[in-house]
Amino acid sequence: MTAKIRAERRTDALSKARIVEAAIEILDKNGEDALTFRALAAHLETGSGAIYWHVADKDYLLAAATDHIVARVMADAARGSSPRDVIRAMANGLFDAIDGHPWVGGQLSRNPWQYAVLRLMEGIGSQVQALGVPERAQFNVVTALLSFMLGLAGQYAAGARLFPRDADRAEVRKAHLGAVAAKWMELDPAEHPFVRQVAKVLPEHDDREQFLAGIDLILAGMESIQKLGAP
Amino acid sequence: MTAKIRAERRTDALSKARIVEAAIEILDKNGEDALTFRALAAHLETGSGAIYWHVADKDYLLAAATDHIVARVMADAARGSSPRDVIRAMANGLFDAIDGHPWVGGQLSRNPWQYAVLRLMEGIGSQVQALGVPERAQFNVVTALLSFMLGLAGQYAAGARLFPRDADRAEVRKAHLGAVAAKWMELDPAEHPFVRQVAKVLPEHDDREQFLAGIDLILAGMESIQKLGAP
DNA sequence: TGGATGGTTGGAACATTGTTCCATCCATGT
DNA sequence: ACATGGATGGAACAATGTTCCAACCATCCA
Repeated sequence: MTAKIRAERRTDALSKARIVEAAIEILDKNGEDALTFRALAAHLETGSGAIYWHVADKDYLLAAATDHIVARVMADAARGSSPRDVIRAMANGLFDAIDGHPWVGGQLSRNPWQYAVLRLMEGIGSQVQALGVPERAQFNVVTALLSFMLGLAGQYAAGARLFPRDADRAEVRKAHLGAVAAKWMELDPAEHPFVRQVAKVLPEHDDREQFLAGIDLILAGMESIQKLGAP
Repeated sequence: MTAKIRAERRTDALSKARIVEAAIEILDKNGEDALTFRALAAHLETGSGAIYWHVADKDYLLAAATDHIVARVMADAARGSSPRDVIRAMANGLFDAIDGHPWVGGQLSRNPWQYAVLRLMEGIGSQVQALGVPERAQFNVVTALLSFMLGLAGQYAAGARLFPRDADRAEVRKAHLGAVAAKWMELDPAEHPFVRQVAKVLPEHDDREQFLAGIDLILAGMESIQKLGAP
């Protein structure tokens, strides 16, 4: 065993990058709650103390993991033609990322001061600038887009937290939404008419479409305000 | 001591309502992290086990506390003239609630399936219906408004988590935003032009104005889409 | 009226977590 | 060869949510 450890030392040297990578593996495979320093230490065949030499604390680790994912999304989305397309590509990419790594949604919405969020803000901001929005309105428009994204990210993450890692997520998800809808249908029709109406559509609705519809809505509002202010 | 307890029994009988009330007191006075079952038990002069007789677990307790606050907001906001005004009143009320009880923001954004969120959805939904939005578009519009609200709620809550309960919040907040802005200004101008531009406005900006601006933006988008589809 | 009953209570005990501490290791430079 | 200090592994600590259980006491029945 000691020999094995010795042999591994060279190739297995601990590092922030390797730790973040392992954390992402655990998060992806077993969900948000599964990431503990003990599980991480076991996965890396070391002790928890050693991890703290490279990583300040759990918050930092989660922020680093999240940034790792978001950075790729933003880089890919940057290759678009019009500013509108880039924004929609970023939204699409973010959706894919959260779909593939549900914990990213929770982490993004929980901690808005982390670097990953700053990345999103810069990416969205530069495109909003390119759209010719007057400077004093840019902040509000970007915040609206960003908050909407983070808000929905949190919601999807909460949904995913309920059934962590299943083979046929689509099926499980639909069953779950069906159960929620059924519960909503039991509410008093006089007190909750709208929710009951939504319940009918809930199990069939497409998350991605909903996400992009929200983005388009905000962009449309932005344009209508621009037209209003221009002439 | 035993006599005292006996005497108190009658007036002090434990109940879900009294527990929720005490939880809100602790959350308001000492912040999100301060609510533990031990602190709660001490505050109620009982043991943690007794609390579990009335309350399933901490999630349930937090959801109940949140709903207690949100219910009042929605009831107050319902007294408005036009649907637009009601929506803005709800947003304003929600902002006040989060401003006064920052933990509400965190709780709302963390758990979208709790009853408080359903309340918000019903409240917003009925007004959107009243605005004459076509039924198949209602779901997306309401989700957009709701997600934006929850997203920004989470952000404000995260901000408040950094300085839990201070006498002059306004001062502390400004100092904190100033520190964030200063950090942002240190970023590479080539890589983060937009963030650096925002940093200049950050410490002075008005949260409430920003919140309502987002609502108006989405409402404007909704109207422009309506006009587009109608004629 | 007195004893049984079962809804409540209080607090000890447990499992799990993030984090700290420290004895030990080993590649490097002298 | 040997001292040094960056890295490591794992034990120990403090805090938390939750469970468990002995004791309590108002109520109901005999």
